[in-house]
Amino acid sequence: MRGVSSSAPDRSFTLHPRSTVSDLRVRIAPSPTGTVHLGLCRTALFNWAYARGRGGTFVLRVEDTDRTRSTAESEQAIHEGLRWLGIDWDEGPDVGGPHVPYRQSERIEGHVQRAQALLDAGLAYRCFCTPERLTQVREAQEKRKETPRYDRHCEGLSREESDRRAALPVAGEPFVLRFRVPEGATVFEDMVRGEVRFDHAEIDDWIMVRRDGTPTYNFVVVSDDVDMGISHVFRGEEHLVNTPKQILLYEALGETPPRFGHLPLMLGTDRKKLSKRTGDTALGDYVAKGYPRDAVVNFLCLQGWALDGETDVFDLDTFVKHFDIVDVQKAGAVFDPEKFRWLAGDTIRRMSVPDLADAVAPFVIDEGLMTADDVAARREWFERLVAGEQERIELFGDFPPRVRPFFEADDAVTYEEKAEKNARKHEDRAAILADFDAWLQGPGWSDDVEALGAAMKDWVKERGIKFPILFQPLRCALTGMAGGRDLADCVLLLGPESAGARIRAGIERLA
RNA sequence: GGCCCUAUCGUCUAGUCAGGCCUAGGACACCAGGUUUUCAUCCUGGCGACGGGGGUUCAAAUCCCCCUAGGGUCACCA
Repeated sequence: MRGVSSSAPDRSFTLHPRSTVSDLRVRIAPSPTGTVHLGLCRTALFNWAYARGRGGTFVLRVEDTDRTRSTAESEQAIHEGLRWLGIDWDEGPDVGGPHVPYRQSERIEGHVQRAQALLDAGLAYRCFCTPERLTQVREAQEKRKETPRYDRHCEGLSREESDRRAALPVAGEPFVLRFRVPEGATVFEDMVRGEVRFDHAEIDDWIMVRRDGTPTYNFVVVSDDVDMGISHVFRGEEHLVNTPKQILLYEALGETPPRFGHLPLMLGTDRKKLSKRTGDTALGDYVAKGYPRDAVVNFLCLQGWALDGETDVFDLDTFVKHFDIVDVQKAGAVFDPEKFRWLAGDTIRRMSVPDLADAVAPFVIDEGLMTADDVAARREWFERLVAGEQERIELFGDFPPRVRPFFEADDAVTYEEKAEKNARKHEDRAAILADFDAWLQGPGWSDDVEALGAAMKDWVKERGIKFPILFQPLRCALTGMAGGRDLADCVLLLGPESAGARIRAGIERLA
């Protein structure tokens, strides 16, 4: 039993033939206002995976009824964001489908008709109360420490009286349409929370259609979900309290409510609903910083769900294969940026070098280090540059600043303080560097990293000195950085001329 | 404040439905070692939790009740 409500006097009429759609249909219904929130991404992922994992249909419907806040750009961003995550939809504003249109603003007529039918059936009523009166009532209730609630002033109006006032004079008295909430209670089985119960006494006779004739959210969602044959509704916990209103509406419409599942909220470090207050909430922010897609998906999946409790790293296919709504956590999940970053780094470490090179190239180009043509022309060199950084970066965006030394002019290298400090630890560094340079420019040179690296070590050993005595000043001269990739690799990346020039500059600098 | 939801390491979580296999497992972070030319990676080890109180039971992280704490929601927004 999904939705039960006791004492339903007259609920037998049907506006539309009872839906016979028994197949699995889930949807995501975002409002195109602003950026693509991570919470939306996770909800989309869970809905999508649920459908994909059991041969259901996944629908994208755009809830753009708030015309003043909705924008086409935002809708576009949602499409792009979801696709970026690897989510596709079988029906939607851009791909069409049997229940077209998929943009809520284009469906208003149907909703209004449905509302009218409810009015005719006596399951809704006109309310002529002015906003001023409503405010007064609410203030009085608050003064008496009562829960603010509509006092049902217009609930008892006869149909004749209601019709008369609506029709006359001239344009008629303005009104809203309210849903008549029956006595009793609504109990339903939430797929993640179990049995949830709401007493109808707690529910207002809520507004279905505004003064201006436009239907409100709770009415529109249900109306659309009915039209589209949605069988399962998985959404954020903030919607839990809307559920009884919606179930009552399904019943008034003579429809079977879908099954509901309310996902735990994603929380910020302040333990409140994730908001810009405590960090980035927009998918775009993470994309821009270079979080790999797989890491974003993986991390989002981990917010409220676990594969087996042991495995943290898995891909989308695995998620789809194993995801079930009943396994999701009930408690809110605090967003942990550290783990997110780690996951991103781990994902990068598992990429192939060519793939990583492709992923990182736009960031390099963006920073003006190379042009797209450069990257193509020097592909082999670029991949070597990338390979050396693979285990040192966590985000694609970390790459450009780390390889900057390889793009600077030889006399314009930026020296880190710590690098210089390391370089100055040894008295005879200048002489050693000079010797090394001479050797490198002559017999020591090799185009093979392994060979060159081995030869460099041998060179040090032959002199009976410790590795750092050569390598620290050398690293400082070559890159100006205290840490970093293999030095033979650095030498090869720079080439003999540049490496030599930097070593000589380093000798002078350190003198 | 009313209503609703929730409660395992600092964080994400496994275990809870079908009580014993849990002296509670994994991951991030942190700390200590090891590998390494540096940094990073990697490896090893450590730290670290069943919110509190009552029950039920031979036995409770697991079932029940109360308390406490946190969150959500109370729009002619969605």
